[in-house]
Amino acid sequence: MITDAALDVIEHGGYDAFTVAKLARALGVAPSALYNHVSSKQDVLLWVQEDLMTKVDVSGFGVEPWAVATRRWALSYRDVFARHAPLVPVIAVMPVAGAPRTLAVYEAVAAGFADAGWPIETIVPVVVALESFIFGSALDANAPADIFDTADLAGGSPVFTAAIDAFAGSGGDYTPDAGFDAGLDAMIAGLEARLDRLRKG
Amino acid sequence: MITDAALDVIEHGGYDAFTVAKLARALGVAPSALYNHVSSKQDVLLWVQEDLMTKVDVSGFGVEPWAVATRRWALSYRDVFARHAPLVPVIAVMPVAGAPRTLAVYEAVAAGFADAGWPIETIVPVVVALESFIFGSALDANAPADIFDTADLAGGSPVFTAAIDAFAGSGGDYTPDAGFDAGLDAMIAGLEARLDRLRKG
DNA sequence: TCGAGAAAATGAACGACATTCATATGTGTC
DNA sequence: GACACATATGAATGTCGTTCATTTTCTCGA
Repeated sequence: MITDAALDVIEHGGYDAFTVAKLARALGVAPSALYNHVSSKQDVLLWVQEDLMTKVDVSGFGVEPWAVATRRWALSYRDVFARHAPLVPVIAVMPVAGAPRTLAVYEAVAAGFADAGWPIETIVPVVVALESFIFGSALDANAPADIFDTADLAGGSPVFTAAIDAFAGSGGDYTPDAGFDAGLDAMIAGLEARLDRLRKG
Repeated sequence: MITDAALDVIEHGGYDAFTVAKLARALGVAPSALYNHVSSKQDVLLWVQEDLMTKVDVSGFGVEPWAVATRRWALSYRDVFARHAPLVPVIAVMPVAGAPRTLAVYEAVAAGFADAGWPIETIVPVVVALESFIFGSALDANAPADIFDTADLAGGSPVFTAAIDAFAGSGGDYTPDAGFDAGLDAMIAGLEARLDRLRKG
């Protein structure tokens, strides 16, 4: 209920608009009344984050090959939090205790990894690595299209400027998706090579 | 000058303590006087970010093999911003125009990549991919040691809980470094495989 | 049906914060 | 000596999250 109203406010005006006063108004209530149900604004943000976790797609694990399931998970994970970038720094350091839906996602992922042959003690660091990449990419997805305009400093950075031009020329404007795709391909390829070695060793 | 004072305040009390009033006091000046030199607090944060960029190690590019130089760059990049996590969401979307030191880092990196044989149009997405991973890892580095305590929900997540235990058992407490190392190894391995293919094709 | 007690709502107030503004003070130049 | 300019200042503003004493509403057992 409160979580739904919070999501409404956020979707309507972004995180800048997500203020206690606005949330209260969306609920038809005075701001102070909120504190009978919530101990802080931060609390509400955690509820929102938990809610978003249900939109992360773990359906591939256990049914598709590891690389396919992992790619699907990573794509949906990034898409969800690219639209909620201000939550990323919160999630990245949030304990899973008291976050059952987040934990459920981790369980599905861990089970999928174990099924695929990852030794149990390797799962946590590998998942953390993928998550770090996903979080960083979710932030990057909000970069403006002109983030790499070198402008008047172009003369001092010939190679980089050429790289920007070549990239833009080959595919139009800058879109962060190219970076995400390149990174996801590389990381999954690197991890799969390691998994192959582990299976044989 | 202002930048130095800002870094002092931040290093002393963290980003919560970095307030206009504190910054002014550190400079021996009234808060309002600051606005004769600065157009907003955000401005100062950008200066700080620029300053931090000089601590990123690009010395390997052009002299060491690509993988070695890239690893050194990534390690120092993450270390710098792990201690300045609140800046990460700012950097991730900050245009390089007007940030000469940031641009200088990009130039060194791009030149190193080009030297190593990366086709010019592939450089931007690959650098973005690595950066995304680095930013995410910098955030993750600030996670509390008990972030993966499943606590009373352990029964519902047997595989993940086992993975946590196995990981903790094999190396003591949770440290984000394991995730960073795993991801960096995988990504560099994946990228190097692609580079080999590009060189031959 | 009544009344006690819990739960929920309210407006006023607080303290922290970034920022603005009218005003003052100093500094160097013609 | 006067003028322009940069810089400093305290008071004031508006926004925000949060607290609190008080009142209203709801629930439920006698």
